[in-house]
This record gives sequence, C-alpha cells and structure tokens, in this order.
Amino acid sequence: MKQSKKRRVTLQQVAEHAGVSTSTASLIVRNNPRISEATRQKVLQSMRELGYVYDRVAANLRSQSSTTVGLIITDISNTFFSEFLIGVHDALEEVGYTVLLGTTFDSIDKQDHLISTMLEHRVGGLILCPVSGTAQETALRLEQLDIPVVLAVREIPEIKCDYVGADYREGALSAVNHLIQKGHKRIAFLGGIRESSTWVKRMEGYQTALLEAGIEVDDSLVIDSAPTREGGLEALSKILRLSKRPTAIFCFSDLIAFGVMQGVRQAGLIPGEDVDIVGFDNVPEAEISHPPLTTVSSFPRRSGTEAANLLHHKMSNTNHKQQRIILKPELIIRESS
Amino acid sequence: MKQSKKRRVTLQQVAEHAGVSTSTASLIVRNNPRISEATRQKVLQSMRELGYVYDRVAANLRSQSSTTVGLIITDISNTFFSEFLIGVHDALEEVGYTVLLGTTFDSIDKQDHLISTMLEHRVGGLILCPVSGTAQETALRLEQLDIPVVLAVREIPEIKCDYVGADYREGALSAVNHLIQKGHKRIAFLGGIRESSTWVKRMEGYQTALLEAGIEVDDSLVIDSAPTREGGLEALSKILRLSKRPTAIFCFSDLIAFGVMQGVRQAGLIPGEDVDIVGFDNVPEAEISHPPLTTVSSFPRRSGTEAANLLHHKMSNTNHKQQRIILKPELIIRESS
DNA sequence: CTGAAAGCGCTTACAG
DNA sequence: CTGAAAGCGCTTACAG
Repeated sequence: MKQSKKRRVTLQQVAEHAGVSTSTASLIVRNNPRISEATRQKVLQSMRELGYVYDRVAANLRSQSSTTVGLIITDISNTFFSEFLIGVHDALEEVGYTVLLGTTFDSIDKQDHLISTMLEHRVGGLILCPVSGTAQETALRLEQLDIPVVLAVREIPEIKCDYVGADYREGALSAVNHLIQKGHKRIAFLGGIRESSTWVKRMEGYQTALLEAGIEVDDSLVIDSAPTREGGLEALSKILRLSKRPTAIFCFSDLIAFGVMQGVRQAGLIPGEDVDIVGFDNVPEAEISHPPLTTVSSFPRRSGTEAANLLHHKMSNTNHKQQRIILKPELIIRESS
Repeated sequence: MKQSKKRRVTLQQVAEHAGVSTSTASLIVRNNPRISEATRQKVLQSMRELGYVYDRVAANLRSQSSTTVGLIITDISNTFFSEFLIGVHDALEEVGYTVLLGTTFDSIDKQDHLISTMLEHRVGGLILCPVSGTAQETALRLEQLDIPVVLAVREIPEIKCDYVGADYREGALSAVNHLIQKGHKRIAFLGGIRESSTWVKRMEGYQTALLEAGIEVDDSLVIDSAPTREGGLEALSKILRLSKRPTAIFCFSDLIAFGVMQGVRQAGLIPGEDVDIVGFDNVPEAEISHPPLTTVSSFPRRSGTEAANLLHHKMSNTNHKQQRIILKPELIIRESS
C-alpha cells in the first residue's frame, strides 16, 4: 500500500519556487480571483516546472469536504445495473465528483462492509440500491449517517429516505393487461426474489390485472428465482413440468426473460408464437434479442441520472426536502408477444 | 461539497473516552497485535459507543499510502468494458482496494483530465484502457507517474508499460480462417477505429488469413466505424450498396456484429444463412442473440482480473519486473456462421 | 493582495 | 505495552 518512493511535490515547494506564500499558492489552485494575474501566472509556471499535482485528499481533509460519492449496486453484469451505473456516473462526473464503486451481489454482509468502506473513504454522499431484506440494523444506520443518502430501485420500508425508482406495480399491471388483451387466461409470473420490494410491487400489479379481468390467481404459476438469466431458465423448467402450462409468461426482468426464451426454445417452442413472453426493464439487449422482447421500460439509465441529480442537490443544499422520484414505466410491444 | 454539520468522531476522542493515548488507539484500529486484549476490548467498546468511523483518508495522507485504485475505461455501456470492469473490480475488492471509476468515451481530453483527477485523489495505482491515438505527451506523462500503471486492451506503442490484452491478431486469423474453410472468398472486415491498436492487430490477422489462402484483399470490403452497434449498422449499409457484396462478414467486435445482424435482417436476409457473420469478444449477449453469434473470445472479464492482479502485484512489490500478459483468444462457433 | 500560524484526523518515530 | 510530540499536504481565519 506504500506509495511512491518519490515524494509528492507540495504546494509549499511550489510557493517557495515562485517566491510567494503558501496561502497565495493555495488561493491560486482554487481559482480564487483575488490574486493578481501576474502572480497567478508565475505560480502556475512553477507548478508546471515542478510537476505539481494537487492533493485533493489533503485539501478535503482540511476543509472538511469531499469530492467523491459512493455508489453501491447489486451486480454490474446485470445490464439493468450497468445502465443505472452509467446514468449515475455520467451525471456525477459532469458536476465534478468521482465515484467509488461497490457491488453487493445481494449479500447483506457485503453491503454493510461496503457502507463502512465508503464512509471511511469520506464520500460526500451515497447512492445505494439496497440488498433485498436489508436488516433493520442497517436501515437505522443509514438513517443516522451524516452524509446525504439516496436509495434507488429497491426500497427499505422501515426508513424515510430520498428514493428514485419506477412505478413497478403500474408497470406489471400494464404488461399483464397487455397479455390479457391478447386473450391469455393462464399467465405466469416468473423470476425475481420474493423478499425484494420490486418483486412485491410487480406481484401486486400482476394480481390486480388478473383480478380485474376476473381471472383467478393460480399460485403454481408464480415462481421466483435468482434474478439472473440462469434463474429464468430454471424457473421455466419448473413451468414446463406443469400439467397445465401457461400460455404467456410475464417475467420479473429482461434478464429473466432471456433465460426463459432460451428455455422455451430448448423445449422446441417458439417465443412469441407458442408462448408469449414479456420482460421488464427494457435493457438495450431487449431490442436485439430474437424475437425482440416485449417489455416494460423502467428507464434504468434515467433512474441513475435522477438519483445522481437528487444526491447532488442534497449535497449542495442544506435545506433539501426529502423527495421520491417515481418514473412512469412504459410498455414497449415487440415481437415476443 | 461541504460535509456534515456534525463533526466526525476522532480517534483522539475515542482514546480519551477509553482512557488510553491516541497512539494506542491508532495501533488498535490497525489491528496491531502488541496491544493487550483487555485494552483492545475497552477501546473497541468506546468506538461502538461513540459511533467512530475510521478516517482512511487521513490515515493514508499521514502514512503516504493509498487504498484506492483508478480504473479508466472507454465506455461502460459497451459490454466488453463492463465485463472488464467486473473483472478488475472484483479482484481489487478482494484485496481491499476501492476503485475510482472513470470513462473516456474515447476522448483524449477526457482521458487527460481523468488521469489528473485520479492522481489528485491519490490513487495507489492505475489501470488504463487508453484512448485510440493517445498523444505522445500523455504517454510520456504516464511513463513518469510515480504510481504503478497497467495498460489494458489497447496498447500505446511509444511507451514501455505493463500490459494486459489478448492476441487480437491471432483471434482475427482464426475467425477469418474459419470463414475461409466454410468456402467463403469474399469476406468483409467491418467496424472499429483504424487508429486503435486493436483494430490494426485484427487487420493484420484478417490480411494474413486471406493472403495465406491466396485471396486478394479487397479494400472496398474493409469498412471502419464507431465501435458501437449503430456503427455496425452503418458500416453494413455501406456494404449493402456494393455491387459485389461479400458472402461473409468478420466484425471488429460483438457489438458491431449485433448491429450488422440487425441490418442484415432489415435487408431481408438471414444471418447465418444468406450471409455468415463472426464477431469478436464473446460478450454474454453473443450466446443469446439470434442466431447465437460465432465469435472469438477475448476474455474481457479475465483480462480485467489479470490487470487487477498485475497491478496489485506491482503495488506491493517494489522490485516488480515489467510484464505483458497476452491471453490466447478462442474461436467459438455458433449458428451465425 | 500577501504572510505566519494553527489545525483537519490520522501515524510515526522515539521515549519510557 | 503506552504516551507526548511532530508531521502528511493542504486550508482557514486573522493580520497586515
């Protein structure tokens, strides 16, 4: 962990070289306008000559500030989250923050550990996609942090916190309604983790749609799974073993849907013909899958941007009021249904 | 940028509370074993009571060390890089480093700026996927950094540096040979940026394969493009306008190949039947695309892991010898060819 | 517009 | 095994 043998060039050395005081040099690195242009040029020249690199860490320590933000997500290989990450990252970079990245893989321990690490690194704010079933203890801890926190995607019901997400219930409702309108009566709901708030919301939408159409909810058609492509494949294999198979499948996410489509094909059926499939999220791959996937866009990238902007606002305004930003999902009909 | 109103609990306060000196408390946070178990427990208890959070930034400043690593990639939405990111991130997290993330989107200015930001944040090491056409100036600067640097994916010919990548020439060779063996004589090479070392290497492989098979290289069949799906789509549209169309297409990357397949379909042709298509990288989507994409695996995730391990080794061993890790690519034949 | 001194929260020798 | 003092590289009042 030891850094360079060579010592860093310090601001003091620069000041000496330029023949000014350290305070003057300090004002210059921070672009304070009340320094004469002549001195400024002289000092900037010394910096170049000595190869000076500003030490933001020391500066932040002294001034009790921070130029970093922590971002904790579940899994980068899940395109939903990588899209979310892009949204957050780009928005924060634009306003001059550097992001520290952490991934939980849905482990509560990892999440606790990452929160600590972020705090130890003095992040000025935190964007967290909480692990499903985040403990009361963690929740309390989050509430007591003295840096701004924005929750995203999943919610923690126990605490009040700024939050960015989509109306998952509404999204599920529109997806299932679409299937009902196509004449389906046996519609499965596949994949996802039951403990997750995002699952619960989708389940509500699923049930509501069925009930409103006078269709009874058949528990054997609701199968949860790991939120991965493999999870989708597995959930589907259970469906295939059913004596009364569904004619349409509403999937927890696009990732799950890709697994389901793969399984459907392996069983010799054609997605969109023999069985209708709808995903959730509208990740970029949904458009190029074959057949292109009907899905509900939950705007992952935009969620990231919104979360970043909200956090930034919170970090710069002390009188920030708590906000919940709920994006309205959009049904995108393609050929898989 | 101002942090919390509440002041951080300091180690000194903890020490006072526990009735020991600050040095003792410091030894305890760093798990120094020469403190009696009794004192240790007493101090740990005080930390819990006061809600102490270790200030790694202050610690790193004082001890001239770092627990962060900078990672600069081109574009997170390109699955190749997000896979690379996962590899780096997981490997570094495991050994206790936190990663600062930056994306260049192939802009030299952004790259220069990101390198500065990373240095200002006192990263202990840097993994960089250089922008194509990185200037001599930047290259020199990289060479003179006094922190360990590992280059990945693309190379900068001007400088000597640790490097991790795949044998792109070899990969292209095997892809094109595969197409030749299938009887193709008119094989296009589509997409990618000519300035990039990874393009040049693939081009070498492409030419070599053709020449060895006694096929003349037809320049009209080599079309570069932005390294995106849209780029692939565009490059294909140029191909479609040709009077003598190719019967097979070797694509710079899977991402390009997805664009090409999309375009092929839009033109009413069937990929893998009317025209054979081969990609490069083997990103996860290659397996689920339709038809599944024949491609050359360049092991993006493993490249990331290797780069991280190499960097870590370099950071902890002062007598590290410069290394080049070149992964051997692997042709994966699926149904698109 | 510029300077001398103190301090952010930690660790590092050096004594005991 | 524990303590008092100095210092990492910067910024912050406060004087001038």
